[in-house]
Amino acid sequence: MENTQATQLSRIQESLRQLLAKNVLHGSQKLPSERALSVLFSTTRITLKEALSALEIEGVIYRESRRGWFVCPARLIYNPLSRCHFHQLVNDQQRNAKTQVLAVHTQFADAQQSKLLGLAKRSEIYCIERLRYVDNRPVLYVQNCLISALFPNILKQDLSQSLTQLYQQQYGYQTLRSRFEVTLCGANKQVADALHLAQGQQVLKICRVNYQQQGTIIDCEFEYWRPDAVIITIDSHEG
Amino acid sequence: MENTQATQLSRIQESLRQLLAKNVLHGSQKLPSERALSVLFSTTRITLKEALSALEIEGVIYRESRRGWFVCPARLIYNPLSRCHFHQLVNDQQRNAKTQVLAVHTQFADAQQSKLLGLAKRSEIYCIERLRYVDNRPVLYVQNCLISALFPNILKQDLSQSLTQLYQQQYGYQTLRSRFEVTLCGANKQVADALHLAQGQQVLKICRVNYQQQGTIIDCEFEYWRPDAVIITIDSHEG
DNA sequence: TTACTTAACTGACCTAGTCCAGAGGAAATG
DNA sequence: CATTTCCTCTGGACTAGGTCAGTTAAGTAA
Repeated sequence: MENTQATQLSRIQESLRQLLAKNVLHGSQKLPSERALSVLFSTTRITLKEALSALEIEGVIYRESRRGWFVCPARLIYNPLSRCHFHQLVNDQQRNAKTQVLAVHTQFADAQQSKLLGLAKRSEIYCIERLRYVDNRPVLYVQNCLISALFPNILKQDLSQSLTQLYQQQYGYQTLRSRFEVTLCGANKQVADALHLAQGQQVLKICRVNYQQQGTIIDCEFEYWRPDAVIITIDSHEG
Repeated sequence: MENTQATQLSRIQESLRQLLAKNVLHGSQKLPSERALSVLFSTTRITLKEALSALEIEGVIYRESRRGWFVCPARLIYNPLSRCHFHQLVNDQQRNAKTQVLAVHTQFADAQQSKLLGLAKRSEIYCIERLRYVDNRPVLYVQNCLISALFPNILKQDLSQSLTQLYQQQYGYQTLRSRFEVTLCGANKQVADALHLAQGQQVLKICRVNYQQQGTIIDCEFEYWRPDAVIITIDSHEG
């Protein structure tokens, strides 16, 4: 704001911001290529890339690996404490939701999983990996880990719907309490590919453990969000 | 993990990781300079910088603007729902806390502030800007905004202590409910300087509104955390 | 002792390119 | 009509430097 001496970088950023202000047409609009922009601003691709990265940090634009740069649509307001499931949450914000089941498998719990689930190492669990879209843009990669003994035949159900709902309707488990951690980390190949990121790009990770009526654990969940796609809100009343 | 073909970047990262593994001496240890490292790995400064940035995203190292790169100490586990104040929180995790009052002033609420506080625009508020340290490292820039009418003479108190405690002991206001938002954004000059970041580097922003017994607003708070310094945890039980 | 100056060192910022691999559409092929 | 092949466009990864502006510590003068 004050004393912003017109460095090349900030000049490019300002120009891009103005360029974006005009193109308010639709979110997810594609920007010109890095090469084209570097010519337009008569600078190097490296410098231009830095300007784009800065705007990415601000949450104004986002990138898709080898696909280009796009204008950020409005963020999803996400309250991890609310019992509201994904599709309802998205619809309530006048957006379009889609869930794709990527993989489903039975495996032995690794260190992190068995710790969160309070299991002995090498206990058998079900893993459900799903990709969630908002307005056709992949924004969330989720892995649900459930203790297989508690959920007979669940892998035969339709897993593209809300799992919370499935737990309650088919098995009578209700989530009454949840604990979670929010961190930033780099995306591994699996997550990066699904979210159209480059490997190592930043994602918002939420590790969550859900407890049922009796205080016993239902499942744990690893959510990997595109950091530009979401705002997390918490209200202590809704806890 | 799988099929990570040895690209230059990943080779540097791996070497640095091993280098870090040896230097477990003390957190906050300084790395050699970018120039020295680029010679050591026989690569360019740009490439090396990218490797460092990737490790920064992973939360392994952090940078201080024009001061160098350092090994990340253990993160602070922070539960924004708990009533626990900063110094206690930090001490409970066997760390050393310090609070520095940067500025205190009376002003008219801007758009964001008056919206959060539920005030008419241009109402008078007090703003308290403070910098919090963990083990002598600045990790949190906080701005508290209070409705001046509710807090007569508060600016004359010792503001380096817990404000929550001050509210309760001097004014009888108790925080019974709080709402907050977690986002990522770029640091402005003020925040960047205080946290030893470069302007535009990423910070974790938490906007919080505190309510007292009767459900009326006590204050709102803007927290800017070094993203590498903290893990946010929430337990719905403690809400 | 205290204040000021200086000089070395640091990351931040910048130029000017090359080569590579994935994405995606168009054309050729079965 | 469906599949595959190919070619173009994209960002990702890399080289090889230079300049600029804060940080810091050592040295110097009051």
